[in-house]
Amino acid sequence: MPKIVDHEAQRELLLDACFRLFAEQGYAAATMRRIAVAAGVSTGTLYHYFPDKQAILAALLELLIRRDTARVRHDLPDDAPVPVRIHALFLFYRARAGYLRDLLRIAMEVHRHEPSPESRDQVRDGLRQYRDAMSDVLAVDPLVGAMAFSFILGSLTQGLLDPDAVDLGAQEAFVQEVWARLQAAADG
Amino acid sequence: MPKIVDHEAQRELLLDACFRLFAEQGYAAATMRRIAVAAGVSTGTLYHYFPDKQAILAALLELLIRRDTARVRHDLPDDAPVPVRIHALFLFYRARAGYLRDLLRIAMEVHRHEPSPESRDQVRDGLRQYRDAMSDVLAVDPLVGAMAFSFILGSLTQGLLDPDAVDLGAQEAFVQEVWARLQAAADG
Amino acid sequence: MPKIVDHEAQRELLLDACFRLFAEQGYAAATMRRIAVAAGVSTGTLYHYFPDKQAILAALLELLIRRDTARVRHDLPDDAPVPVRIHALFLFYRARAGYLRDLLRIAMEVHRHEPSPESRDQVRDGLRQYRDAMSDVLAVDPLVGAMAFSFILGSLTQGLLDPDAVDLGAQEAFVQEVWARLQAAADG
Amino acid sequence: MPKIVDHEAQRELLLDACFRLFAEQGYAAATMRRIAVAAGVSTGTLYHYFPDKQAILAALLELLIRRDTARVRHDLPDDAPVPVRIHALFLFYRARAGYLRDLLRIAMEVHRHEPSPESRDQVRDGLRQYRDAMSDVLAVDPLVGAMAFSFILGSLTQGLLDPDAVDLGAQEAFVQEVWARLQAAADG
DNA sequence: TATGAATGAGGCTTCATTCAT
DNA sequence: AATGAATGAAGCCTCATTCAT
Repeated sequence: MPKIVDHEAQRELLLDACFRLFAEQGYAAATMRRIAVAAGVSTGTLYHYFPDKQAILAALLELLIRRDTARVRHDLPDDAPVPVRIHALFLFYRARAGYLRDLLRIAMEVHRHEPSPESRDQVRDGLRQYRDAMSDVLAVDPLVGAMAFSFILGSLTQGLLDPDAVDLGAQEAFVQEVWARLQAAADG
Repeated sequence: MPKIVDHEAQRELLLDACFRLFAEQGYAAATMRRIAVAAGVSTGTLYHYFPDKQAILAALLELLIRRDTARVRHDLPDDAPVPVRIHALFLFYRARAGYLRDLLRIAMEVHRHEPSPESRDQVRDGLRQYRDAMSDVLAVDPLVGAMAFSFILGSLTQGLLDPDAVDLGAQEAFVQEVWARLQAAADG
Repeated sequence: MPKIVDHEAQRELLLDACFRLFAEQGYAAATMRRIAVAAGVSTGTLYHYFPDKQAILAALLELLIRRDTARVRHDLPDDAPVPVRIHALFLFYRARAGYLRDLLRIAMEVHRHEPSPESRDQVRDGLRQYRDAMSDVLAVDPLVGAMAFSFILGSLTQGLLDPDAVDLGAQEAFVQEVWARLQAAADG
Repeated sequence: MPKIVDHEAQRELLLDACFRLFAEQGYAAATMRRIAVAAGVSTGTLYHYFPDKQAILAALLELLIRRDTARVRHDLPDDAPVPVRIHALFLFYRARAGYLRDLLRIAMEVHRHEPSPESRDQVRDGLRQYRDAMSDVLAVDPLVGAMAFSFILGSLTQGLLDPDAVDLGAQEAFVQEVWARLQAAADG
């Protein structure tokens, strides 16, 4: 007489607890016991839902990427004047900076600790999806998209290592001004 | 009279071996035993030179930062037309991209695994020294310096997670062209 | 449903094995591996029941003190002529001399090796409970109780370091005679 | 051209440093490195004077026992009325209580950690010398001497484990009174 | 399904001792 | 005689994983 549980829903609940834990303490520091405690289950139960620790990570990344890419394209306007799009991008970024930093941190850690090709491919593909979404939203060619993405990524990294270093408001103003000047020059 | 060993020089030799190991496998995966093997000594000897594993890391970061900041300012021209400086910066970056990625990777990992305030402060201070050196070399104000630094940092991060994503040649061409256009607009 | 184990009972079984080992080889010589072997479990299991080695010691002392103080008051008569009580005390002591020596030895070692205030307080409190029990049994004031206790303690110590030195039969005879003479003098 | 050093004198200097260290931290906690630092020499030098750590302990015990037994008989009167002798004994004890506790502590630790027959015999013989000296000073038969010695030993032990428990002044008063009463009864 | 007891390899660290200088 | 660098076995503890219930 198995207890009736929605297996998928339970997996997502466990993964949410994992994300909070990984974000706070890192994947390496999150022992199976700690995960179990954080999720309110026993260690044995974790192994009912995931074959091992690495699988938790893979499932978590998959879940996050699936959720995020849907949201990115939904939240960002895909046709509008460029300054509006730039503003939307910065808005999106500022609203999620904390989450995005956590995500980047986890991605970096995975790349380190789980050097299986599958894990690395998963991280790389997730990264590309973000990058492509950004290129689409900005409606720029891949080179500029990659550069803008580098800038965002570096901004997250810098904010991670030196929390006071990044002033997004000033940065947006600067970008907008460069754009305006380039437009003026092209038009003039 | 004691066995003749230059304590400082020996420390640096050990740290060099550590850097290679950390870069390859990560700090967490570098066990004291592996470090000892890589350095060609016994584990006990490591503890003759460093009180614990964390101290090795701290000493390594200090050594690298000391070496690097001296080199950055030495290698990059501090008075020259802007396009020349931009080119010099990209040259510097391209020549050391592998090393810089390793360094960033270690810095991120430290930030995760050694959440002692000292470790974090050390990473943050090292980051700032790089950023300041870059601002000086480009002779730009701190805001633009921070943005350029974010771009470099993100480029490294992206190259780390997705090795084929970054084409530094094309990126330099793009930056040079933006600069040229802005100059033309300002002059015109 | 979990594997059925009575956590408390299992702890006591482990502690009993520890006492035997500590008594034989000393606390310092009792490595976690040896303890595990003696108890018939793995080292990991020890850490399932106790957070660290010191905690094993603390739990052991607590268990012994709890058991003993109950037994002391139970085994010794609390109203009877003084010579009877003296005899009962010596009987109690002789029957348990080996155990008491082991206990004292462990207590001394703890005091040395675990100089945390908690450990020392625990030892001191255990000592006081024994002393108070003895004062009660002999029905003497605290000063005489402390002196009698010192005598017993020293007898144990001497027996520990020089096993042939102590003849409890002769000692009891001597004490009884002193008591008789003092009584006779007081009555006469 | 060996440096001119009085080998014996240097040994004693080293042993004095050892005693201080053993008394403070215990024999087990006194690593060869710590001993070397406390004595102001290198670890290598220790091995010039003693073949190994255990030999240090043996030499220390031997030195202390040699010094002490000379001193005990010298400081205590060997003919005088009994109350005077009792008083002298308590004086002696009170003046050296700290030292005697340290000594006892070390003796107990040796007995535990160095269960070689030689070490144990050495401790036992030292103990006997103290006991015999006490019997002589009190001019009592061996049984009473052993009991008095047990009392002193237990008093030291109790003072070690529970520093506030022992009031030597009150104890001496009590002993003197018991003696006086016994005398009165015998004389009357 | 769910629990948590049990495992044992492996991590960091300590330390008595040896030996080149 | 003296130094301190070097060794490596062994200590305590952690943790992913398995399995009886």
